[in-house]
Amino acid sequence: MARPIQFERDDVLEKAMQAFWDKGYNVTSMSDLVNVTDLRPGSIYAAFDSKEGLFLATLDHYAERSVTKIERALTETVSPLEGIRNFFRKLGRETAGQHANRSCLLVNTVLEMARQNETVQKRLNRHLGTIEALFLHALESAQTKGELSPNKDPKALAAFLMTSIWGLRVLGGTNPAPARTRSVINQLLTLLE
Amino acid sequence: MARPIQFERDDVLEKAMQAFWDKGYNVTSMSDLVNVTDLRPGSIYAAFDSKEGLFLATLDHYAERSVTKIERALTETVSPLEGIRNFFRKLGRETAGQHANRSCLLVNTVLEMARQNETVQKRLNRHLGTIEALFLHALESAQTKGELSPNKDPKALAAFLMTSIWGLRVLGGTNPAPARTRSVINQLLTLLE
DNA sequence: GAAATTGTTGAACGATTGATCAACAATGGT
DNA sequence: ACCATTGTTGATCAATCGTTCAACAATTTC
Repeated sequence: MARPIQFERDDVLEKAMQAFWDKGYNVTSMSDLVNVTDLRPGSIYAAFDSKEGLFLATLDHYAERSVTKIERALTETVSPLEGIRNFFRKLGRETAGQHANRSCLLVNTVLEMARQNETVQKRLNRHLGTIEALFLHALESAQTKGELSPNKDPKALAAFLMTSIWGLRVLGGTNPAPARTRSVINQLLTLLE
Repeated sequence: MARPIQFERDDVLEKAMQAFWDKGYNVTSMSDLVNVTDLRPGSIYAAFDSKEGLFLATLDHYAERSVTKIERALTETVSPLEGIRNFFRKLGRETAGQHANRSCLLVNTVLEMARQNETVQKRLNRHLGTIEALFLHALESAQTKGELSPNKDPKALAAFLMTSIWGLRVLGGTNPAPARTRSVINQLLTLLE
């Protein structure tokens, strides 16, 4: 062995994530990252290879956090359908809250980088797929429990819900009135009935 | 009078638009813009003040194009509701086509810049509002003609459709299978029934 | 406690960024 | 024909970008 690493990896990832989330990949400079993480360039490069490497690690960190949050929202109630409604109501409140306007790091990245960076695109699709699977599972178990009509297609609905989340994230970027966000959510939730 | 301007403003805007659309605001450099427009920096700054000024002019140009396209799609048929379905089917085909993956300049910009640049945010909201008004008008006239149930709320539906467009644009960024896009569109269109 | 190994530091690298400007070109007015 | 005015050009600006690296620090092994 030799000199041990001095920083907490998760701590650094959390701080870098906030920076990327705030400003996007391109606008966040290494000097920004040095400031927020309190690491020197050399340490960052030793640990993450490059700015892109740090960003990919950050994406993973964000996805982990998100999956946990969504899983919790979906299983807070006994009813899977109510869980989904729960999730969207929370999302609506976030969109209107003080930290509004931040959209979602994954969605931001789809539009900012995915087209130009295959590595990022693949990583994103993996994470988004994981999240979609959570909704699919909830929809299927809703159907099993008889909450969701048997003639509905859970896969199609899961894809639709994902698209709706993305749309709501963009909506958040337009600084909408809370009532507007609620209205949109009410509309899309009627598809589950 | 003095020396006349040598370039076609619309031609320059179209070329700059393609550049910004391809790569986003931040990644598109002045040197990129000099290359695609075939103007020298001085001419660009004389005509548009700054990179941001050129971008704002580009947004206006894009919005103009979009409004025309959407207006045409919505009025291609006698039935306003069929016009809306028309629009979404076209959007679905674009998402899968060769120029797919480009999303929409306005949507890209919402997530890339709006939060950090109030001027851009306001301009965007104006353009998006114009587009939403087109859908609202189509929905209202559908209701007048009896195509849309009187107990539906055109304003709520218009907001929902806008959010759906945005979601579909993000979906496009994930390089989806055409069937997936079609499925999502079918789902969201059922809200008009 | 010396050697080997790995982490940390901060200055520095060349490249590129958005923007400026003096010199020059082209027009209309007189 | 000359002047006033405005457009164009291309070199150039300081600032910042992502990245590297030699010097130094901290740890384990023997």
